[in-house]
Amino acid sequence: MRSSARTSRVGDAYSRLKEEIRTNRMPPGYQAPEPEIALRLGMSRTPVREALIRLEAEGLVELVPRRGARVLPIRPEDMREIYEILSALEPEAAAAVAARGPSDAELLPLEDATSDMERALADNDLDAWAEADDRFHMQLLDLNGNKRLHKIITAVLDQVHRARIVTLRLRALPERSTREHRDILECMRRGDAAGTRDAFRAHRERSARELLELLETYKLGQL
Amino acid sequence: MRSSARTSRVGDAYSRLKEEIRTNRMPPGYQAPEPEIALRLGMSRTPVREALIRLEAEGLVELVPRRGARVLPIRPEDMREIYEILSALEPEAAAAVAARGPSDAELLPLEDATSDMERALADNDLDAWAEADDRFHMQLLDLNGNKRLHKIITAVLDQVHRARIVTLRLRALPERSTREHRDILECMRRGDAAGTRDAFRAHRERSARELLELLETYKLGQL
DNA sequence: GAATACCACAATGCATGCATTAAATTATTT
DNA sequence: AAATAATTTAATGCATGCATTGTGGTATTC
Repeated sequence: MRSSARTSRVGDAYSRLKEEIRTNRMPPGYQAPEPEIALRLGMSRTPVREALIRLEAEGLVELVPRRGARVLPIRPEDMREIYEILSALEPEAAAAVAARGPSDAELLPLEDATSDMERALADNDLDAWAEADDRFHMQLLDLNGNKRLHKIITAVLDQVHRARIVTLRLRALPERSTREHRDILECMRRGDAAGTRDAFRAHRERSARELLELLETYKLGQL
Repeated sequence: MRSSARTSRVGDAYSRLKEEIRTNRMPPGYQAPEPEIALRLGMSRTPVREALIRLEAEGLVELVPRRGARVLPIRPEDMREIYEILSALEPEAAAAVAARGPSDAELLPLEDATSDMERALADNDLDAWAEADDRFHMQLLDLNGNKRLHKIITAVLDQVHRARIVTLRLRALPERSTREHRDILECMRRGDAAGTRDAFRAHRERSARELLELLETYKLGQL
């Protein structure tokens, strides 16, 4: 599903819209009728409509009958739901990888992502940090190999991405988070499935708490 | 997403096709071009296409460029993926419900489903048993309340449903499975989150093993 | 001025048309 | 007969047309 059919108009509309939503260029709450989007993308309504249906299925937009497509807001309630799912799935996914005793070569992408996070933190480069963080979680899904799990988690992580763009600069440097990634990686290298699971779960539960606090503190409820 | 807009053609096409797939009247591997489906449903290609896109997003069909829509097969590999997801999500969902100490009134639908399973088993009525089993899992999702989780799990359970239609009569009576549901329910009633989680996980892991064995034994690989 | 009724506008839901192009079929060559 | 080439067929991807219907704005009434 990753940036599909660049050649077809539907695929093009899909990936362009998705990217605009993911990066908050089309922010939560943004709303536009089909003809307007079609005009902007330089195509007819048909492919736009089909792309919007896909995006709706992924939970990124809502198609309101006479008002057009609306980019879904990110309410604390939504984030609670999302983190509940992540907290259940990611630790298991990581534990499964750990359990089969991955080679260092396999773990290299995770190692790279982790050290990139550490470096970005030292450089105070939050964007690089966020990119490396995303990469860590994605690489883990690749290692795990479960395609359906991959699809579910990426969809959910897209949502987290949107929220984080806003919150990333509202809080202290993510030192703890970076350390936790290192911990998880070491557990996996050791082949310690239970440890991996626990470490990952702790990581997710803490980040959920932090995010929710930020959303409340800054009243980003209606985001 | 449950049987949406019965009034619109897309909604109609969606729910009709979905039901045919779920019940294997359109069996795994079944393939048909859009015009044919449109003819059968008595509408133009447009709403059919939109419905198919939704079904594709849910992982029920695949849209092959010049060949039409194909109902996805159920390979053992797919079932492994699916049960991995279920084993991670459902136990947590149930544990969350248990943790908040649900009232008997809340648990009533689960109690009903469970006793219906027990009764159906005694009556040797496999269809009633399967229906009650489905109901148990659905009611649990309602109790849990996480809408995203609900959507994810129902989509996955639809797949399991398709496989079970085939395997239900290939094995001994599901006595063990019925007992496990009772166990899970009792843990929840007791407010025992950890026990609920463990019991549910054991249930899912056992059913995964059984299903996979059946698929192998009967060479239902290409189903 | 507020409330109601009317009207014009516009977005959607669906049908239809059409160019493109893959697949299938037939014809041709060796 | 096998392999290749030519032709036909048909499905898709997209654009467009149109009836329906909700919405906002304007006019009318009290």
